[in-house]
Amino acid sequence: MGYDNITTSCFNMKHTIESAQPLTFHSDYDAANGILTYPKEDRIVTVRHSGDHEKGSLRVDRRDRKEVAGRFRLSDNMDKVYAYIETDAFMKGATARYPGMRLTLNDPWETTLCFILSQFNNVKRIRATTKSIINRFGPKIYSDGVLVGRGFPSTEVLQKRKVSDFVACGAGYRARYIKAAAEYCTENLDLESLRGKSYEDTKEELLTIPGVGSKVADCIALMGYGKLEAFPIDTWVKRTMERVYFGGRTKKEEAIRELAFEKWGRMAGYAQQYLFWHGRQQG
DNA sequence: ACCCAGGCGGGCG
DNA sequence: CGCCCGCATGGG
Repeated sequence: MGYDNITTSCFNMKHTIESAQPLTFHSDYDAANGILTYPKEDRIVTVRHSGDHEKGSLRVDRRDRKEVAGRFRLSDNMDKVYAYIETDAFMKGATARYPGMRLTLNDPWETTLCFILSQFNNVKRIRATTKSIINRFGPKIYSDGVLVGRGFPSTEVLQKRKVSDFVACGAGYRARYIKAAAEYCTENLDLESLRGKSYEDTKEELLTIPGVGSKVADCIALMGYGKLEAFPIDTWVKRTMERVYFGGRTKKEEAIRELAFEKWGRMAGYAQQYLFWHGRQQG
């Protein structure tokens, strides 16, 4: 069994894992030892991070090298990203506080399910519910004949379950959205077919999924398809934008979106992740 | 007890 | 259209 070491620069595993992205909800992270595990198709991926955010390395099974490099967007040049988005003091403060926090790139259905669950919910419970769905309905994963975990359940599998099955997982009123979205993505919309489309076209298609509105569609576009111009506006982003850039005045979502596009353009997604996480910690 | 959570869909004016 | 409200449930 061979391992690869992937060298990293400007990569902080802790901030990246913990910042309410799909990995926050379905991976296991041992922060003290820098060990991350998560399911990917028929394997449990294990990543050992050493070093710091400036210079470090990731030790992975050779078979997972591409998956891990893609998942953490290691080919993004963060110096360029920061140069692009640090257009004001607040954003400079945010990037200085969480240097090396990356956006992640995840499977579209996995992302869709996580963010349907995220609506009007808190991080802890989103995680508990996601884990419960995986543990009950995910395909078993074996290594050398030993059960080592479960994978992310497909739309086909979840579409066959009852709404009450998702209630039992703690999904609350979102249970019917999960059922409907799984049905819809099995019968009417192949999420794989959206790859390669523009941000605008991707979002338009995603909005036809039951339980997916503007914010969740932007999260899927950003973290499921890598559309970096997507700018999800949730309660924290709205609150922080109003406080920092609009003198505390209440603004409509469209006005906030316009300013974000002016300030951060094609890197708005990265700006949003820093704005969200920094703003959230500040209260 | 009370408020809030990475919002959405439906109904009303 | 735009606005407003209910929504399941657990954590702080």
